[in-house]
Amino acid sequence: MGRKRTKPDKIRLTEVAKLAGVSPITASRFFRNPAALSVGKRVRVESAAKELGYVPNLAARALASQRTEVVGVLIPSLTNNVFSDVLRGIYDTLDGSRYSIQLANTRYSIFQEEKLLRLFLAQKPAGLIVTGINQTAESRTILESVDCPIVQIMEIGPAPVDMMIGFSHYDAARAGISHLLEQGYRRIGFLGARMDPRVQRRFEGYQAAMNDAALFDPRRVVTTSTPTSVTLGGTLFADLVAKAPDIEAVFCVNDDLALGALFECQRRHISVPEQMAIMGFNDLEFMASAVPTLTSVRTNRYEMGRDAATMVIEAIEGRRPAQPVVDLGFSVMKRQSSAPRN
Amino acid sequence: MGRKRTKPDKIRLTEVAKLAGVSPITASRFFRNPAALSVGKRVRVESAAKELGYVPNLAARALASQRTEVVGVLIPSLTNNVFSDVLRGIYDTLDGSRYSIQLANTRYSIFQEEKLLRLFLAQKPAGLIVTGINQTAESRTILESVDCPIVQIMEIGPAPVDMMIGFSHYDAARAGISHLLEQGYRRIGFLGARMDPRVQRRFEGYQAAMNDAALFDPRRVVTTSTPTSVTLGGTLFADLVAKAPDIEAVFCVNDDLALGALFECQRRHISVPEQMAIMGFNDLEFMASAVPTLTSVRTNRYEMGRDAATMVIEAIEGRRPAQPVVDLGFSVMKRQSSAPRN
DNA sequence: CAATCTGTTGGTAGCGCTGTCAATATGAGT
DNA sequence: ACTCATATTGACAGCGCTACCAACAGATTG
Repeated sequence: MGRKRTKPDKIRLTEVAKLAGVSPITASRFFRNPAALSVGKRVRVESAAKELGYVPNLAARALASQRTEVVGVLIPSLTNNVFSDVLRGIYDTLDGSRYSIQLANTRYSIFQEEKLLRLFLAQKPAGLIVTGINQTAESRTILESVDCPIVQIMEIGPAPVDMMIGFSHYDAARAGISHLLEQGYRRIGFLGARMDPRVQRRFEGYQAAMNDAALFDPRRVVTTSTPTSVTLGGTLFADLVAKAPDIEAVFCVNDDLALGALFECQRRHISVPEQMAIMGFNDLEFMASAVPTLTSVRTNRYEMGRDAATMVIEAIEGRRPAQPVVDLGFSVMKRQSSAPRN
Repeated sequence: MGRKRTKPDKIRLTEVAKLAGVSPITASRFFRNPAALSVGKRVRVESAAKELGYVPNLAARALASQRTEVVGVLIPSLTNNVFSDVLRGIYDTLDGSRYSIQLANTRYSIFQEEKLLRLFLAQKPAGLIVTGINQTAESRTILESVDCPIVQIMEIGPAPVDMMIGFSHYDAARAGISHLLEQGYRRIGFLGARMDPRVQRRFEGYQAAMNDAALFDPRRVVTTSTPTSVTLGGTLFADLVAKAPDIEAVFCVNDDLALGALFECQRRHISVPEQMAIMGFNDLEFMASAVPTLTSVRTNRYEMGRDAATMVIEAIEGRRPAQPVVDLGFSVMKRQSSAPRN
């Protein structure tokens, strides 16, 4: 025969129901939808649960109801400040709700992403937040077959799987370059690290803006697949200056690189912005604090996380957003490091 | 009567077993402990599972086996770089294992921590990683009653709940101050933000070292409960200089503050280290890259996460570590910003 | 007064998997 | 040939909860 019966000291819903003098199913309803109970029973179940210290068994709940209250979140990096801001937005929103978060880290690999997506499937998530729009064909198929709301974050593009919230990295980079051009800079270099799809699109924005002004020159582009860091910013800047000594300004695909470039300028006694303008991307907190203050393209990362989480919750609960694709935009934060060229 | 029968197109273990020509329980064993099967059945089940695209139902597994393969992780902040390094260590280790991670964010609140701990209970985690040694009495009781391995990270102290990995913030700060004293600095200020328990202990280390040298002066201490930032470093430094204009060196409880202090010095044309020595804490990547390079107390954050994860896994699988409390130490990274005082 | 409706409650069965133990097959030892 | 140990497999029941439907009370309606 089967296993031994449950130890009698374990607190199950049955125990709560017994103490409250109701049927188990009524006790169950207290947790799912208290409004459906009469006031008397509601109070009785509540106090019984408290008295016994009842803790619901989530596995049983998930098995019986065929769904969970877990929102899966897939991001490419835990180290990058950009994602920690997004995550904070997600956690701040979801922590106040009934949903919990399952976070996984793709390490910028779409294959890792595919693997993790499969893993999520086994959990029957209530919703999914995934980074970016470059999934493998296989991942895309999985996402389309999953029966839950999905929000793609960080960028927007054609053909959302479901919902989407982000901004155009192409336009943002382009706007940054336009600013530098307006300030009078012409020989503008490009510093790129990691070169993930979004950075790639920032490069395209840079290239387009420079081409439009008939100023694009590939010798002024320095990129690497290495993960970004402040130190790397210094190294790349040194490479750039070596390749193109006549450079007047540098657009960095993120703020760490920009800070590294600033330090390298200080090391070489190149004055910023007199001899070299610097522009970053994301507008991390320190940019406004550096000396000189550093120009950057601000992205709304916290808001992205917050709104993505709100969108999933709403969609889970049946309230589809009027607008499934949300453009959060960006803004060029003009600071000392891109002062008008004399 | 009960609900409708399962749709026949759903792939359950039963379907796999049927296709493989074995009993469901044998198919189950294939996933739990393939070595227990004969080679023939093993191959048959494996190919059947692949053919049908079987995805196990984790909720059912958890309910039947009364355990999960989830490791709960409680950290106080997602934004702080310090924790992202620790997290990376944890994810790198656990991603390669059968265990998955449930991450929750206490926002530096021990009451939030208590709440989240209760939430974790409902999941019957296989292991737990919690930050620090300052839990509420209630949390402590919960932790002690939970039937799974627990690792406390970030610091070490007396009376571990189970296992512990970290270092002494007191000793680390003390060692930092000793270095400044050795370099000839006497009027050493203290900049502190957030003032969580670990920062508090760094302050105590500072105070003790200064007292030992008969140099402690409360006017040289500036702290705030505000969360840390680079900008805040500048503000606090300005406060410090206002309170104690004769200051020669400043110990910052983290690297963001140190960077902010450096920027503030640049703004005021105070040369570092000639007129002002600066020291940070944690040794984030940018410290070695700043101009001048910034002295800091290096902490082994990635290793802490990695080893904590390893310890939980080992303990879950019955191999208790020989040493339940691990001191990862620290090292003072001596750089330009604390050059010997002339 | 019967018919209908709404609000509240309970009975039953089953979600998909695995722990326990029994059954059977296989090989070794006497 | 027989016993005993070991490897492999299966039957059974049940993990704790909830979906589905039925039932019933009381209110409302014609």
